[in-house]
Amino acid sequence: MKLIPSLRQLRYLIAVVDRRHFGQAAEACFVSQSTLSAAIQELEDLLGAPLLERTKRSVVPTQLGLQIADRARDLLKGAEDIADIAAAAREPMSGPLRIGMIPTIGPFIVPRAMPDLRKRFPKLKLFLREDQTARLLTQLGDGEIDAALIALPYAIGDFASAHIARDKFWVVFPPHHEKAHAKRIRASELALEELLLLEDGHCLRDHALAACSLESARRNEGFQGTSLHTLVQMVANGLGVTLIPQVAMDSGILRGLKLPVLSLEAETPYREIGLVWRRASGLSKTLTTVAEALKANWAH
Amino acid sequence: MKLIPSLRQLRYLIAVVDRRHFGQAAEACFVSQSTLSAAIQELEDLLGAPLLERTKRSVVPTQLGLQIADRARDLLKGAEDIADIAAAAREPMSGPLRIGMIPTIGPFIVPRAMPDLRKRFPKLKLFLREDQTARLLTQLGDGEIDAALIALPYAIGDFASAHIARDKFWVVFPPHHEKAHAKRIRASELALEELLLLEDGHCLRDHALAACSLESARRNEGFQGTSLHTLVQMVANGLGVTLIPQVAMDSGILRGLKLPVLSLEAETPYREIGLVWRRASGLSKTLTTVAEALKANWAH
DNA sequence: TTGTTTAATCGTTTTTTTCGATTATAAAGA
DNA sequence: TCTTTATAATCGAAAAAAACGATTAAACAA
Repeated sequence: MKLIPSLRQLRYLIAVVDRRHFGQAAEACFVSQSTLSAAIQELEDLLGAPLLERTKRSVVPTQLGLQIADRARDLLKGAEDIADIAAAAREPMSGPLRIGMIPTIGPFIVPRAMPDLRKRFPKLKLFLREDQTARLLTQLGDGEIDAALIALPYAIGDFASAHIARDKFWVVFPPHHEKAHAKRIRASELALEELLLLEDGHCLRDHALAACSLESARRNEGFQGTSLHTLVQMVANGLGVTLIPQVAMDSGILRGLKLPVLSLEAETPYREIGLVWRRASGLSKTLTTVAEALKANWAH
Repeated sequence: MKLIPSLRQLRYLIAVVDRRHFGQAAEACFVSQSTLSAAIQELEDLLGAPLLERTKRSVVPTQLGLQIADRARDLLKGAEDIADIAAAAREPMSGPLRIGMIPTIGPFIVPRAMPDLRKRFPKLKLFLREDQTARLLTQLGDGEIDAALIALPYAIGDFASAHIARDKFWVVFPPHHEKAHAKRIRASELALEELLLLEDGHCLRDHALAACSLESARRNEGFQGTSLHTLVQMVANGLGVTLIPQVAMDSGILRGLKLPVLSLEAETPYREIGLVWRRASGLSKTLTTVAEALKANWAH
């Protein structure tokens, strides 16, 4: 029978590769330095090749060591997934669930959906965080979060996903804007110069530009907002027009402001909202249910 | 820190799920029945849920048990891959390599390429087997073979692949056939009634039909060959015409037979030959090199 | 009823894992 | 140069985990 490394050995290897230090790695693994040292040597013996280059002063992983640590991370994740699956089967809709959301969705949907989620799944401990799509997907891949609520289309790679809602764009004008009293407005009528958008990195920026069939080429255009609330304030001050998604409108982002609003006419005047997670996640069942709950809570 | 199952426990679980019998599973794992029994219980305790339903007389995996065993298989494979990577790094192009091939390639390319492979990579122990594409891919997924040499297009799923060669089709006629003396022949001129093909399941059959833009609908057409050699014999006996791939021609499949041969004119008068393997395989480097060697040995 | 098959259980032995203390070595500081 | 500090390897002992063989308990078959 084939001799294979143990998860214990691999866990220790990862710790050293991450920290480049036996002592600290040992501490992180809650074992003594000698234990860890021995285990790594054991692993090197088993594999018949050096994984770490040690000079008395420092540790550097070999090419092979890095490569193997990478795979080992996947293995550990897989083992944790198994534990998750069992936990979920034992008691679905319970335990900690870490969900990342993009800033153009999170603040608007959370207050609306949370009460219902808490009521229906009281044992679910939701940990929420906000970040941009690209970083959320990295965190998802790394296992730092269990799922991400993002806007599509986006190249999400090999994740599983559930569709939540279609989120329409509205055009918000400053008071007394010339076009504000039309019945409707076509994307092509929006002058690029006066269109205020979020700063680079926010997917809403790209989706809005796509809806208007515009290239994101020109960068240094005067102002970029850092949040939808900022954008709205800028519009209220007459600096230009902007696109606001339905979900933000529903949450009363314009409350107190008398700003004219028009439906956007374009080929794709909306973005899709979806929940994504690792295919192998073990929490798939839970996440599917959460996605359904979010969907049910989407409409006002 | 999160408690995770050990590979040892998972290996035992898989053995029981596969055999539905503790005693036999223990034997397969080279441990005593009590050891295995204890390990499974340990695992169930850890996961907090039953994985097997035991009545005194029989063992049946629970839904959860099956699900977890499936994942566990992937984990074990991953651990073996790590060992493979290390072995390959220690000494690339060495050790056992199990390659499956389809019967319309294997017998023709092996005698031609083997001498060179043996000479260039003397430490590589090649284990070859022949089977049809669908089964080879199953075996590949199960880890029973390390790579498969097959003909494309074929829905190979999520495997890595390397292109080896384009394998042209030739039309082989019986002696004195009316069309045998044309300069060339179009696919549309081949009467379906007289076209002899391999029996169902061989991908060459489908590729040949595709080359002729024909549906494989009609099944019970008189004769189907069980190998290219059989087909050629049938043609020699005047039963019809057939398509033979270049690789078989190069190996002298028509040797001794005075059969007229014409180049096939069609939109895609060839199939592609490729080597496929599991993305995560650990032998990727070795296999890429083997693929290159096969490519170099393809031309006569 | 009796015998057989099968998995669980128990006490013991063996192996693996871990620990703490010590050593050896390189780098930094006096 | 000599000393101090930081670091990983090494060693022997202790603890924990894994494996074993024998036995038991239950289900089924004869």
